[in-house]
Amino acid sequence: MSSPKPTHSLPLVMAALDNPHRMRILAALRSSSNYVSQLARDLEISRPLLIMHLKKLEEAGLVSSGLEVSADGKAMRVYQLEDFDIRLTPDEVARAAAKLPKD
Amino acid sequence: MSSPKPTHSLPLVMAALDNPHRMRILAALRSSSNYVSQLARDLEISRPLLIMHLKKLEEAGLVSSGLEVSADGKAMRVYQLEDFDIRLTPDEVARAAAKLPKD
DNA sequence: GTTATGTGTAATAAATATATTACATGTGTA
DNA sequence: TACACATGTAATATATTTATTACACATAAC
Repeated sequence: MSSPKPTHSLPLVMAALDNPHRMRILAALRSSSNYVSQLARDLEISRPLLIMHLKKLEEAGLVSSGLEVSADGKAMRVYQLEDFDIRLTPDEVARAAAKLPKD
Repeated sequence: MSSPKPTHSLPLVMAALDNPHRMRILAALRSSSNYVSQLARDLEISRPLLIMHLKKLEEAGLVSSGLEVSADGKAMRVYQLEDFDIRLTPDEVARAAAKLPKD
């Protein structure tokens, strides 16, 4: 049994979700974890581009990754979805806004 | 008694909230509605810039506006917060991703 | 050794988003 | 008339994000 982590940075999450590719990536990782090259083929985007997007998602804590070694000995970076449940309300936004750097 | 509208476009909301100014604008409008020039002074940003940000917030349905006439006869555009309560989960993101244009 | 697969990153180009400046209009008051 | 304060927008500059291309390295199979 897993539970969503409560410590997401709202600005990072907003930045992460503000992109159609990254929404599709999260959708794709729901069914199962996947490694970068395969995920790039599935989503039909280039691997460097996918890596850039995955980095943003990982920084926001929405996905995580680790190195695994395949049956035939190749190192593969596998990404998995981090469960999350974030509520967006005016109060939550205000709370996040208060934490922003002054200028 | 007011209730959050259920029909927010997730992409538009994400785009709207992905900016520190716009988070502060929402925070500021919580306590009370305000007209553009005053809000610009309160937040210490230029009026054209504020207008640009308000436009994005309005497109996302997070604020609304109307023209009011002040006591001394000046037309003022008053913005008010639209209440919202949006839940961000992998399933919700996937649901939004499925509605995105194919390419 | 060559081919196919995986990893990683750096340099660059293109597209968007952000921010400023300048100007236009209208109203009420000194 | 001139001033203060409100509206609106257009043109431009700057910054950031997105996307591509080109590398480098490693392992397994032919």
